[in-house]
Amino acid sequence: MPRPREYDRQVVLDRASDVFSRKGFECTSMSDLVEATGLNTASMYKEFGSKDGLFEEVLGKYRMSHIKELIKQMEAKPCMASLTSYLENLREYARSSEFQGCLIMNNLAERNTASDRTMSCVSELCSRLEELIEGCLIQGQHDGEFSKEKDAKHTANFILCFVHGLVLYARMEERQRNMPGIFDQIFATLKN
Amino acid sequence: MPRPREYDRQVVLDRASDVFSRKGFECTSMSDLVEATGLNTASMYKEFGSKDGLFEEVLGKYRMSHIKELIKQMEAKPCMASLTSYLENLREYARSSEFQGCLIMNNLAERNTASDRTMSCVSELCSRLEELIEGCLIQGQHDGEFSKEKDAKHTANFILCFVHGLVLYARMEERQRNMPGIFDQIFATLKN
DNA sequence: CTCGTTTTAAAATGATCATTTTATTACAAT
DNA sequence: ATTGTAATAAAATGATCATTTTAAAACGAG
Repeated sequence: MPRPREYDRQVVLDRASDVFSRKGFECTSMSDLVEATGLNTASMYKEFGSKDGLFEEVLGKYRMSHIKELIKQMEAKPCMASLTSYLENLREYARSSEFQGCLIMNNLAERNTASDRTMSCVSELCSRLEELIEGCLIQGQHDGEFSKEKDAKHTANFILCFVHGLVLYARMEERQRNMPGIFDQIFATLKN
Repeated sequence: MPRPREYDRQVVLDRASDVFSRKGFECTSMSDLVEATGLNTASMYKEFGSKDGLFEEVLGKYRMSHIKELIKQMEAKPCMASLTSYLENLREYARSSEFQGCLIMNNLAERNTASDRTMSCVSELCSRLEELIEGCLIQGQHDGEFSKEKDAKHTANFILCFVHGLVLYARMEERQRNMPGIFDQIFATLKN
């Protein structure tokens, strides 16, 4: 009997995700979200409770969406090939003109984080990625594709740190051209 | 004949720098600055014009203050030893509990930057650092301390990217313990 | 048709913040 | 002491924003 809603929850989340990715949490106002999603303020609050709530949901559903497949691959088949293809894809993405980091990294970079919950969510995702990378390296050592002389844990820490760096590095003009050369270095550290 | 000011400009800049470093530009309110510096709002505006103006001045005078000496060393004597001691100091700093990035990197990480002027100031400083690093590497190649097989420019890009990464990486709990292992990796890439 | 429910549309609230203004105070030169 | 100048202190302004409220509109079930 109620009036049917005019919006599609998934579409709203998609569009909100776009805006948050592009502008970050703090710089995205509810007005921006209202404009981008098409639904009105009241419905926004009825549906998601608050700006924080909306962001948390976006973060939960769209975590690292553009590299989701690659993460899955590292999960399903931890090995050097999976890690390499993750990094290769990241290189292509970072080189593209529309690269503006991702929801996760940009949220980490902001000082004003949505909530403690989102912060620990970000932190967990990073830890998880770090573990996946380490898993790939350890398997690589078993397969004889990554030197046993090297410390898998330290190398994984290093790679994650490097991935964080990309976001800030690419934020400056003209830096995206340097991506191939930069990635050559990280690939070199993975060579025997 | 006027009433003498009760504040010391240098002290004010020092304290403002502290607050900005700790909280970032956006999260630092004029109230925070008034509280931290001890002088009042009106004097603040008379002296610096605006929050942006104050920040710009802080950025100009205190650029990378904690590593200023090391930057100078790389400038005065570009060589592998200078680069190494820069990185070693950065490692110790990043490992310390009070590490919260620096004014430059944190400003780069924020989406809400003070002004276009500060943004290009940050960008210039980073380019400058990158050039210094490259200079050290090139000298290292002349001195036979860094392989001529390697690309000095790419390596410098890589190191800067890595340095950016440190700021975000260390923003998560417990990560600072990993610094020694992480730096081992970067030192390894500098070995022949 | 009409009632109940829920969405919309739009204005209102209340908080925070940068910035300005007003009024007062302190000091030094006359 | 008086006066001029500039520094203070504190309240006011105006903007932006998240969030709430109020009122109008849409639709389905009875």
